Amino acid sequence: MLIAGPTASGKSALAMQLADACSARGRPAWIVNADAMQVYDGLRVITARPSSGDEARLPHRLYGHVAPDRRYSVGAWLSDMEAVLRDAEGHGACAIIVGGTGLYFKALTEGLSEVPSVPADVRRDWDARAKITDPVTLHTMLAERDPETADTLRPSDRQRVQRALEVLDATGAGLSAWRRQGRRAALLAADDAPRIVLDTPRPVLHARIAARFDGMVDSGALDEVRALVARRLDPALPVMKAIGVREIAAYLDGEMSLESAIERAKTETRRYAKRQSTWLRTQMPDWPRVAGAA
RNA sequence: GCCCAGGUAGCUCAGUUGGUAGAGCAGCGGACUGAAAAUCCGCGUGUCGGUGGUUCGAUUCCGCCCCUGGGCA
Repeated sequence: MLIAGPTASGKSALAMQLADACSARGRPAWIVNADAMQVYDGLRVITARPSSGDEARLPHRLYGHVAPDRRYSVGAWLSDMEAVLRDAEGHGACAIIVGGTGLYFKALTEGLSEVPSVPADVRRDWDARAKITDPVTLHTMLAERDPETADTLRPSDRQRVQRALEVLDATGAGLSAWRRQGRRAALLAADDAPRIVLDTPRPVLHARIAARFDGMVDSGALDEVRALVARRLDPALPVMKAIGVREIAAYLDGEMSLESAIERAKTETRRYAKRQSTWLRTQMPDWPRVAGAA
């Protein structure tokens, strides 16, 4: 079973209900994470991960299994997912895959091109180069070697332009060539598992986001971020981009009042939920909608 | 009570020598193949506090009133 939906739409609660329904019919239920931030260890509160109580009650997979100083990715998640699905099958368990990362669901159900992974030093190299090179120059460099990919990207989309250059550099071939080669087959075919998108009215979502963030602050979000900041990780790492981390870190540094940090984080969460809704609406239009939290 | 400053978009504010107005943020729509809670693109949503006057025409000028902040009593 696949459950997608924007943040704070009530996915996890629904997943637990479905899990209970599954257990009631005598099959073990596993909750499997499809959220790009909840995979990281150490950010349970700020990423709204299921509580340790919930995680103890039922098997949860792919939650907090990645060290915060690592870079995770769709590809890594697909590989992990492949193992989890095999494992679940072996146990006769029903896997309830729940999360808000549309790209992960898309890769799971539609497959992903086989592109070799880019070595960390190549990435570091381009991080440094991108910092001192203007976007148009980077885009032109890409256009000279992989015009097809360059055509699909705006110079201002620095992250994707950089990624395309990294692949070129690491593999000698462009992203367009790799994508033409075909893709790894989808792990789940259309009729392998029911799939739903939780559809929660925007105003309800906004209210839930605000209440949830206040709850996070009450349940130790500040300490969590303090501990993360103390590790002095590379600010470019994905964990450092979790919503709430930058805002709370700014408060802890005395750059912002707690009140503004909280407001700022809520705003960022609303913007994120909007991007998720757009993805779910336009990229997964055939997934049935189910009314979410009221 | 008197004096001063202000009242323009959801918020903070700019502006119109009289021709019904525009920035940032918020918000809304969109793109999306290994960073996706990322990255990027587009869109102004308005009784210009109210009311009377001057004027072909008032958000703009004048009178009165209301509200907010500061000062003097």
